[in-house]
Amino acid sequence: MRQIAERADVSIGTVSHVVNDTAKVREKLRQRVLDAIRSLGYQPSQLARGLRRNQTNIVVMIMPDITNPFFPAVVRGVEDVAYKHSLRLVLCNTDNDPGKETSYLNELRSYRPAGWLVIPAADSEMTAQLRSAAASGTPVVCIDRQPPGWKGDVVLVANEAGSHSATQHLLRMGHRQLAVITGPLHLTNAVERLMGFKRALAEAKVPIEPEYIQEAQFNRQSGYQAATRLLRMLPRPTAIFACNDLMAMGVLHAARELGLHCPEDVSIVGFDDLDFAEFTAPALTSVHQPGYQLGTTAARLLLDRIDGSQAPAQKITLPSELKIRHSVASLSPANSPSKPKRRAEAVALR
Amino acid sequence: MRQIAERADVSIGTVSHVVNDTAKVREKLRQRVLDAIRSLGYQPSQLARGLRRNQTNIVVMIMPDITNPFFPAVVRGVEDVAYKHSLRLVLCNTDNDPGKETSYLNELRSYRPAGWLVIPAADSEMTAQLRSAAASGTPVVCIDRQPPGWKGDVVLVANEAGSHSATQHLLRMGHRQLAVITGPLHLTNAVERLMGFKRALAEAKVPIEPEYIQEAQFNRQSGYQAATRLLRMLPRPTAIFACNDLMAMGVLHAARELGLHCPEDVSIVGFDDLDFAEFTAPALTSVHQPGYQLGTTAARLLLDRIDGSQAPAQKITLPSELKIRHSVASLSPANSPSKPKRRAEAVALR
DNA sequence: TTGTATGCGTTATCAG
DNA sequence: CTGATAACGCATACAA
Repeated sequence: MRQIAERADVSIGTVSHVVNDTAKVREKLRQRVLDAIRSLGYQPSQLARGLRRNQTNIVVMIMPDITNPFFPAVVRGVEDVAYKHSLRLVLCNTDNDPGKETSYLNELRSYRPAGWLVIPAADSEMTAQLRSAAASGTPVVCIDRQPPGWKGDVVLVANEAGSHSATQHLLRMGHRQLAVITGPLHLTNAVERLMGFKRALAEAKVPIEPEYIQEAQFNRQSGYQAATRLLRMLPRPTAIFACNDLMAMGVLHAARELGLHCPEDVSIVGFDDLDFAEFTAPALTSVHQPGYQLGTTAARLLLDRIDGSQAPAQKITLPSELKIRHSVASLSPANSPSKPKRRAEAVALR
Repeated sequence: MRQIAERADVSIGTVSHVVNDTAKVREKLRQRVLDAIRSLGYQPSQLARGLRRNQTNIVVMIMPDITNPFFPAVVRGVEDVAYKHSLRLVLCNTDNDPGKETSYLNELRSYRPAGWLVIPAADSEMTAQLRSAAASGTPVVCIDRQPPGWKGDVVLVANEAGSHSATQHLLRMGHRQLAVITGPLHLTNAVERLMGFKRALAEAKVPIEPEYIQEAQFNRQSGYQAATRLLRMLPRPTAIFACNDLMAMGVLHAARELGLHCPEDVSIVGFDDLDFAEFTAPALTSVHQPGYQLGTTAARLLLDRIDGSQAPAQKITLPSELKIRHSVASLSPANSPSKPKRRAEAVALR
């Protein structure tokens, strides 16, 4: 900076003024400074700037696991709007481990990020942490899950509604022995999806078999295990609602291993509608979640806060939508006309 | 820091010494300082520290697109070893756009990152940028692709060999009309995969039909388009080698749309072996790439450099491996016994 | 409109 | 071993 000041024959303060447009500078000087900046390839030190301003252009995103195929789209959405507003993204994987979450939160505070975006591991202690982060002046918006007691901004997906319509679909197709594989029930989205399931059953006056409710971890492995338990029960459920697609993969796997065919022997519905859902065998009926949009929405909300918005805390819920494909069979005679069609498509799939 | 110095009744310099273990401090004082730190919940300012040391604990990872399902595992690998060594990861998506790449590179330099990890968009101009970054003292390791003229550290996957074995497999199964859908040929990994394909054909003295070589963009959409072109040609290729799984999905899609069955009408081999490859219809034969390991290896290499290793530039190539599943049919009578088996499994898949 | 000077929170040098 | 103190590169209040 001193160099460019010398070169443009102005003071160092003036340089700062033209860089930040923080005071009117005579056009002539301005040009000299700009030229010097270009010719020296000057880049302001974000470190010094951040230290002085007590705020950087970093946005920290804390999430469970980028390896879960639902999250990359969310991240991408965030990154795209962040980039446009010249914010930079630092990424943290917590594995739903509150310890790692806290550790990231504490350590990265000292980078004075412009804001936090978090898909919480949903520890209640966490809420306090987040609150204190928010209290310290740095905005926080939660994504996908609402931590217990969190009163700040949050953008969610219509979990309950999506789950409800998935279950309704199963009921409409004549299923009565419905099982569900939930996510970890300390996560709000897992609870909501279970509630949608229960509500649909209650409305249809179909009893719920407690054993048919299995809790798993939103990953394929645990979905596989839960499905194996479920598929060995007597009577065997005719349909399984897996609360995310990864677990639905596990169900598919388990069914195959037990020599059961989907959808003839067991129907499956997933949640997420990951990219590959239409390419599984059979193509998976699933509740679509707008991942990318989740990211952009959250990022925009955060941007508003960074820009000083004092609006009351927002709670935005994005719609979900059931995508009907071929993993659900019709059991009721009334619907049987649809069966040949499904068959034909299943063949085409191969 | 001043607060904790006062509280522990030592100088501010001493505090720094105990925090960084940069000088012997009398145990008694040390404890007083540590206590004060704990009770005040002190976190050193990474900004000030970075400014002073001219180096932060940030590692910047620049990559094409986190949304491409091959990359999350790589990122995760990186993040895991980075986290263990208390380095933090900032993530950049370039969409293979050299402009965005350059922009990230320039802007983030001023954060004085400890190192760079880049999956290059493979612009040659980029190489210069990277070299200059490296020259400025910050280590750089390239991942997955070797930019033209890059002489620094790089960790790759055995693309040529993987591709070669995939093609050999096709040949062994009796295919002679082989088509290939390559990635963008300005990327070294795309070129290498094509070379493995060509070498296998040459070795088997099978002629290469120029039209059967289609260049696409490593995404589903372009794979779909290329496959559509391919499958309309006469004679129609009996097998298509898609140079990544995303494009293989596109091929599957195109085939289905044209009323062709895989593998009866057209065999398909992919590359990457993404998680869902075994759940597609039919399960996709694909060349496995160790994504997570790619990340950890690169990160460890970078760590060594950060720790001052002056070893000559490394070029590490991780092995790939063909995973045979059900998307390739046997055309040669000699192999026909395998056919019923495949059929049976295909049925089980549904 | 422009220049000067202070301090942001650390580390590191150098006396003591 | 410990304490002053000078940078690090910048933004900003204030003076000119």
